Amino acid sequence: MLAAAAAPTRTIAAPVSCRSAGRREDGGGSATARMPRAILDLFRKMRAGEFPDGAHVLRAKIDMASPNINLRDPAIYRIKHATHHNTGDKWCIYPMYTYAHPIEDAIEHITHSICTLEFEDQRPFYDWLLDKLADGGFFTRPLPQQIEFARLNLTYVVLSKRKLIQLVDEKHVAGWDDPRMPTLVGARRRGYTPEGFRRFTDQIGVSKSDGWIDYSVFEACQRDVLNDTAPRRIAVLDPVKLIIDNYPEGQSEDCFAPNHPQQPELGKRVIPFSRELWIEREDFTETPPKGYFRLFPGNAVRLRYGYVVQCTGCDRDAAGRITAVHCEYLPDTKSGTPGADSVKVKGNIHWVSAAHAHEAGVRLYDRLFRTAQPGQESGNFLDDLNAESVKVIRAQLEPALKDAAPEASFQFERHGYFVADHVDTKPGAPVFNRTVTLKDSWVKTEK
RNA sequence: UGGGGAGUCGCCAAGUGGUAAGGCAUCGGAUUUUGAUUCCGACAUUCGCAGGUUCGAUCCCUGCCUCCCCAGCCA
Repeated sequence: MLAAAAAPTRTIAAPVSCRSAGRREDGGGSATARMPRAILDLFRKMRAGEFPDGAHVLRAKIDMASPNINLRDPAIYRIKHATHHNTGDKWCIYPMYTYAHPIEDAIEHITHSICTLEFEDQRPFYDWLLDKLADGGFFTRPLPQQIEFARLNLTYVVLSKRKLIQLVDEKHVAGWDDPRMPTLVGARRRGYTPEGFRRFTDQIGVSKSDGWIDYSVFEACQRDVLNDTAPRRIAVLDPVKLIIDNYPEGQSEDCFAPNHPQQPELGKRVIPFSRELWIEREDFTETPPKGYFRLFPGNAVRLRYGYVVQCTGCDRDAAGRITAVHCEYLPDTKSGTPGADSVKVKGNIHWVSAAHAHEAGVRLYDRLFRTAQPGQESGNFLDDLNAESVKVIRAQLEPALKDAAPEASFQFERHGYFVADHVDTKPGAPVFNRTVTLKDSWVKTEK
């Protein structure tokens, strides 16, 4: 790139160099008096490393009276005694990005060079440079065109490289592939799908007004895709025992659950049922709030894909914590049998047979930041880190989940979408990452 | 201050002279063995503000207001 860029400088109307002390406002005048040959000679000495950093700079002569400062004889090469990965220490000048960029675009036959809004007032220089180089025969028209659009700002997310590096370096996250990171490797471990990203980009559009896309738009896109593609499975994330007192000890039977309620062609899987099950702690309460239709003493619910049970009470330990919930099942109500609908219930909770469950690690991820625009208030985005952006738990899974393949996504019914982590999952010992929760209108009515 | 941009529903975003698409969110209601999904319905007499042109303006003109970016030998 350096070599390619060096040649064209000779064609610029009158490239000039000036003393390091001179800024744009006062540096142009003396240089116009210099002869091109003298300037070329000086430039070669700059390149050869005969001057210290900052001693000279090569500037393009354009228009010192321009209201656009980028046209006031901008610097295009400066001296830097840096070791280059290709040229080593032989070449001591480096082009400015604003100078190199249009040339690179032209060399690569770029037609539309898309960039962000902050480069808008750089465009006149971009056009000026390529126009000069085309006049000099280095490039043919039509020339590349720089077109600016707003960058993507996503609420609750930081995307700047500087900030991402800081998150990793200062170990606020586990690494570049931490599932909370908005990186390709992070998104992949999180279980976000490529199709979900495509849907997202289709929906947010492209414009020149800089705004903030709400993270819920992104989540909705991921849910859309996962809802169609992810097989359903049962996982109890916060287990408490449910004991069916009138079900024989030691007995078990098979229940059948569809892999996808909207796609029966995907078949069913077997889920073992027995006397002692794991259910979610939050699916039972002794003091039900208004509208609560899960387990509470006297109430009946369906054990999804199994029987209807009636709650009889619970056990507590010395500290008052519930250790087990008790119920009795209605033998004729098994899902899939003629009597299944003989008893109507509103509630429907999931469960896993304690004797058949597979315990596994699950990471519940949430937004990395707790404010929509991290750092907006305090000026330091780290102040807005969400302390609860990850919760590592042990969950009780249905047997079919034991052999989940790395990167396989599932919907854990009533919870959300989860993916088998491709780094930590071992054969027969999956570890799951929560991609995104299901929508939950109950948490809203609760408040 | 000078220069460069942007202002259409809570958040994005079409429309650019003929009387305001769509998505997310929200709120109703139906279906549902996921308080999910799906489905139906509601959701800007109004397009930053004020004038003007026009039969008619979000769109054209004038003025104003607000917000963002630049003023590195950074990218």
